Amino acid sequence: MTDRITLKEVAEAAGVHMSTASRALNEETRDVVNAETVARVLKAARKLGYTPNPLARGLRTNRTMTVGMIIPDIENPLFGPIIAGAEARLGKDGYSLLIADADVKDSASVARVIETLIERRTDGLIVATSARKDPIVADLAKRDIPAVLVNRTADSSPLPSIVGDDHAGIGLVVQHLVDQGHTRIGHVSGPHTMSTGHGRYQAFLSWTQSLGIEVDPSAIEESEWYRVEAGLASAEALLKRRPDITAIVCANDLLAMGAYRAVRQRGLTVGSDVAITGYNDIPLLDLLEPPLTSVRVPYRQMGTEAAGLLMAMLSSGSGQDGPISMRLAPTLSVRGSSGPRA
Amino acid sequence: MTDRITLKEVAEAAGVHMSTASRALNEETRDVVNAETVARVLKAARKLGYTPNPLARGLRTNRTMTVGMIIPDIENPLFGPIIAGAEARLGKDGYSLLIADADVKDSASVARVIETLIERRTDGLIVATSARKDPIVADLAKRDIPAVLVNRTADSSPLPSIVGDDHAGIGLVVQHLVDQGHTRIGHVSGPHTMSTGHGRYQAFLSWTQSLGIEVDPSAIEESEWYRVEAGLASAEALLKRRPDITAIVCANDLLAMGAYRAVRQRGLTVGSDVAITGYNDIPLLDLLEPPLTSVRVPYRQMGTEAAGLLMAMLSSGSGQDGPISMRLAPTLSVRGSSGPRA
DNA sequence: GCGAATGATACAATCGATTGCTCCAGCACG
DNA sequence: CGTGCTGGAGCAATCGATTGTATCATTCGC
Repeated sequence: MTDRITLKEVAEAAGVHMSTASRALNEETRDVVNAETVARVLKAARKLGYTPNPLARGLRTNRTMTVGMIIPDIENPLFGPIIAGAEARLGKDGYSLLIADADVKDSASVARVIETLIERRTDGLIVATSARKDPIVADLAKRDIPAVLVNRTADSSPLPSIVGDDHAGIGLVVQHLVDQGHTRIGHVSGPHTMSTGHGRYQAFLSWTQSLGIEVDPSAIEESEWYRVEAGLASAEALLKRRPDITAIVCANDLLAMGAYRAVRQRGLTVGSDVAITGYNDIPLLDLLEPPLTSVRVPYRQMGTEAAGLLMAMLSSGSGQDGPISMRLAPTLSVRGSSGPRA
Repeated sequence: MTDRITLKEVAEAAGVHMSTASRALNEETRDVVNAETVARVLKAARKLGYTPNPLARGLRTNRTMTVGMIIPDIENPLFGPIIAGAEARLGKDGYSLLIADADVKDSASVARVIETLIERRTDGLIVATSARKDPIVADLAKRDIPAVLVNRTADSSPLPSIVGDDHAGIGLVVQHLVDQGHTRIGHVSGPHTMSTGHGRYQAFLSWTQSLGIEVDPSAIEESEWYRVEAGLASAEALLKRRPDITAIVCANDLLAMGAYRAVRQRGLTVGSDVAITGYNDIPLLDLLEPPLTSVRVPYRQMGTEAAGLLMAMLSSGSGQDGPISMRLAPTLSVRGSSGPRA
């Protein structure tokens, strides 16, 4: 490993004491040093290629310029954009991202991973685990650890959070279907134990009601899990019970995939006989036949905002006026799967 | 932030000197200390909830227990499993992963990101950028920085690397198609400026030849980029020139998607009239109609192996006998898109 | 029974940067 | 001309752990 230049060497090269060099190099304290001396130090530092040792600095200042991010299941492509957004934002302030993925299903694993991050003295945390309520959040808040939640509900959370606005997203979908002339609309919801499943279900009820669409319980089917097979089963049950339905709002793209199959199994055509919509707008599903209409959530922006919020917390001494929560507005990607009512 | 227990406090609680406590806590040096004292120290440490300050330790030992990973375009779902695999392996040895994504197209950005990681004193690097040859690799080697390449060619690289065995992968595909009775097989290759594009093209030539399949240049079309549109254009051109072809080997799943469209545009059916195969086996494409036959690359394992190799380098003082390179064997996911010859 | 070997622990330097404090020169003011 | 500021720079403690060396009490060998 290349031998690094230390502050002392820079100081010697500039003919000053370490402490003076340190102050000259540091934006904040630069003004207590003579301008000419500052110039000399800066020049020496540049010439020698000096880069401060973050460990030494961190040891003294108790800041690592590192932020930890806890991801449940990093293989889920959803998190790519969130990470990218956060990383870009953090880089601006000179922070780096320590990634740790935890097993969502195992709450102890999540706790362990968080502990590791804290032991490493990360300055703050971005938590993307998705369980609807777990004690970890409360624990972080109690320990006064700067943390931001991302992509999970804020209800009664003591921590600030950044989430997509599911209510608005479902609104876009329902509105669009109504515009297409649909009046008998069904819903394949996600599991109600998850914040997204529950929230989108509520939003569906709320929007259909306010738009004057009649929805009774027979038009709604709850899936056990966000998987294609579950979507297939739910959509099948739904269509069997309510063959008059002309449009299905799915809580998630995978469920929508299942719905495609269910519609086809009944010998109907997706898009013309039955309109289907998804949620998340994951890549490649626009390649399907017909391409899937879906709600696009600004995941990258979620990452950016979460990081930005954390930066703000860190620079203002963590104590916000109270937990801030942001809901980011989604957009609708209209494609062939949501044609007009036949 | 919670106030942390220091070594000194542990030492006091155990009634020994700091240095003794340090030795007792450290596996390596534990045998110098009286067994009974070790027990006392350990008990005190546990009771107080002592965790060593990694910064102080790193400052002294010059190791951060952190590995940096450079990813081009983290939004590419390909990298999720690689990251997950690496992280899991590193965690075993107490290392953490610092993620940085760089703009592939901007070589200066890559260099800058790497520099940041080095400045942070990461103990080693895992480099996943994919340009076929760039000076950065040589630079890392020259600077004696422990680094492993992942998912990119090793040809003449001075650094160890872990890649998928594209030659074997294409072999699986060609063999399978031949088994299905196909004899007139075309290839939509990736750009030859990229290692994967070039390598798979070469592999295709090699395997068809050794299996006695006649392939002349008219059966091959190079795509400009790994995108659906490019695949569509290439496959179109290919089918127009060689309408007798009954199977198309695509260098990548996205190109295969384009080929689906091209086949359909000619009024033919994918799977029965023309077999199509992809590469990478990205999730969800098994949902297509017909589901895509594709080569599954063990990305997670690539991450694991890369991390393992790096760990080995770090513990053995970096100097390997020479750069090791591993090629991981892919498998074939046979699905409906590659039916028997009509 | 005395010097040497040994085992166990304490002392203190060290890693590299930050920062409170001290020191000093130069200048203004009375 | 002495006192008091003040800007600028040096001194040294400090962060928390690691580690080379010194110290001390035993025990062993002869």
